[in-house]
Amino acid sequence: MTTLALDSRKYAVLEAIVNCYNRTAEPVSSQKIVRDYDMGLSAATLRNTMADLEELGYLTHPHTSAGRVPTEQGYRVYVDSLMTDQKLSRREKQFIRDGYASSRRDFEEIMEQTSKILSAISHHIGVVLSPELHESILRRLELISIDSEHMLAVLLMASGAVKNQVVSIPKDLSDEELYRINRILNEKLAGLPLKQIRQISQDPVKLKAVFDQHLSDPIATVTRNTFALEQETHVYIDGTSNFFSQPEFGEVQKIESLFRVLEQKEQIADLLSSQQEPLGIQVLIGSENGCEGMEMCSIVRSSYRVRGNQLGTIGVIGPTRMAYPRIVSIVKFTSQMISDLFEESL
Amino acid sequence: MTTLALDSRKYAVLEAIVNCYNRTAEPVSSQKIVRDYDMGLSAATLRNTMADLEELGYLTHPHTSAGRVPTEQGYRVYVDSLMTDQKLSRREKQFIRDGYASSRRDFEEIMEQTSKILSAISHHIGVVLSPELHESILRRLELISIDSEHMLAVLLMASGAVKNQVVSIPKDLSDEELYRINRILNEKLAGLPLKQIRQISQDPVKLKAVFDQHLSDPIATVTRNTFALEQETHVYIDGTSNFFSQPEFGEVQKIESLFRVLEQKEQIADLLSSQQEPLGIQVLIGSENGCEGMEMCSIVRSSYRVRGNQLGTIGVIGPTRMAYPRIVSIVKFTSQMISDLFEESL
DNA sequence: GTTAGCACTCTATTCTTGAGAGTGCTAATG
DNA sequence: CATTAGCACTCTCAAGAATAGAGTGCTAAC
Repeated sequence: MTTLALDSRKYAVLEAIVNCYNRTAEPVSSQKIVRDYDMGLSAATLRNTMADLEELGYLTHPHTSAGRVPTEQGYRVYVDSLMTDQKLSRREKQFIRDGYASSRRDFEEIMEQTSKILSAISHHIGVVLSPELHESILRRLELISIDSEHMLAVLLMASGAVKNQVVSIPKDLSDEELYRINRILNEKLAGLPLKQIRQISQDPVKLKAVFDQHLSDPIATVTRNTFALEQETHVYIDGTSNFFSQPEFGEVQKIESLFRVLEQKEQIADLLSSQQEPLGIQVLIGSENGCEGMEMCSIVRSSYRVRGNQLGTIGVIGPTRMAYPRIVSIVKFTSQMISDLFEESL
Repeated sequence: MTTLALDSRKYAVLEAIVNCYNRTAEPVSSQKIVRDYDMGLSAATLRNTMADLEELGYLTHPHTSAGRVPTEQGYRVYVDSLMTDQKLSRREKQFIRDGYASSRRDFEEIMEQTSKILSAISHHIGVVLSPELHESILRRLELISIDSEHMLAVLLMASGAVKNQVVSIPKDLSDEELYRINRILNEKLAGLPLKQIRQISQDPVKLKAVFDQHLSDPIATVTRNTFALEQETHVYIDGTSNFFSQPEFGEVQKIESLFRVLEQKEQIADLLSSQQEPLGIQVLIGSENGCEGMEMCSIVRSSYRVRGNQLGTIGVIGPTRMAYPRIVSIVKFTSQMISDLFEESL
């Protein structure tokens, strides 16, 4: 990597420019750096260094007589090796905790609240992806008959997540029979991860192995129908209108393309979960997210762990020019917070 | 009302202007009307009539040398007495039906799908308010123990709506006891509207009357806690980004104020339900909606009926300059459609 | 009552101009 | 030899001026 070619001055200048640009949203001139950062160098020298950095691809020029702006590559270096951890203040931590205090500890509310907290404290968009169900462990299953052909299956997960599902049932199934099936299913399947249950439900051999002498046609049918649910992660988004106060989104068409994407929940879900690393925080800068219409946005995301191996994702979407150290701390702290919440609530 | 003062020519001119303005989004000149509508009048005469209409408050002038634009009052007259029913085409009706075809008939999906359909066909914002729970009839109740202090209450409504709720329970309640309580509650409360159940649950006298010799401390507590749920209507919104293609929202600040409102789900819920007439369609023009930030928007809404007396609301939010006849037909047809769906699904 | 004609008003566009910001380069400096 | 002062050059941005065009309001004629 050419990164090695950077001497410490270049690093310092790049950092100063990123800092300054993030504050002002305006191209940074050599003068500005001389004034604001006491680097002991003249403007001319800085100009030379800046020209070097530009040639290396870390800065650009909107036009000849304008200051410099970091490129995505420049941000990459900044995020990877330049920026320093910025601890959240006590007030900020308290703000996050308070956000959860009022919630009823109910699964959906935690998700919703998290997206609100993230957006409120970051002043960007807060996004939360509910954990993927197929890793979830089934705690209990309740079958409620609706009419002669349908029942409601309520799946209570170990995480506290609840999934309701209308399911077709064999026509001549009495309520007592349904109740009996319900009991057997709980006995045999509770405690298993959904993924495994799904495999069982679709494989006659495994089905036989699990249910043994209890196995009957209705049981097989009910099991199959109940656990045939498609993978669906819920997406909670909040703070979209924060983008309006960003100067770089002053023109309608820029914000339009962004909002068109935000309305596609599935796309946002993909965005947050694609190439997700198992744990820890990750920063996608600008077009790295690979999503058309979001080239001007960066994403700071982190997975969170709900008891068991289930993973969900939270993230903040903001302009490429965002205060990375702060946002990273926020996302880090909040994801830890959720994991803790789930830990203690069970 | 001064409405009576309008002779048929004034009506015709007002209608022409509304029509024309809705198509072009540009102030309408006397020339334009002469060219596009064969009224057998000269531009000069039209100018006179337009001046009259302006004095009456139905038109305005952006500036001296511009054409006329309808005022809210002008739209009011148009909507109330001028516009003619516009039947949906067969294709449009089919489009709406197809939108529901894929859905699993599950309550939440119908709601969600409706907002999508409304926005897709109207090219504006589609909004759906789930029916108010307190009018809903409880079909069945299921209590699932979570831990020693909490249970999950699943309320299945006659409409197919399902409400999950984490509820505190008395500490030393055995699973068997909970099951027994569950059975008794279903026996005594199923079939009653939630509103009534809530009254019962909070009044010792009524409680005694309903449960008779079954009444015990745990039953009273569980009943109270389960039905103490706040009134919460879900809001489903889709198509917000359609506003970007409206020429009158070309400036960022106008669209910003709108989006800030749209993010407040409670406010949208109020907006759609305030002064709602029991049945039938209603049009709120411009600032009539009384919502700050939405002065440039009109709302076409209609309640829909889910078996029983529960009422929900659907609506379309668009710019004041919207194709009222078409949108009214869409909302009318769709609300009928939902009512039918619920009727047959049970 | 209707209409033709015309003066008047206001907007929107284009072009010009000048100021200001910032660079890149060159030559001088320690 | 790295650093810096100085200066010419480039480009943007804001303000002003000029022009074209659209549309009205009024008056006088039909």
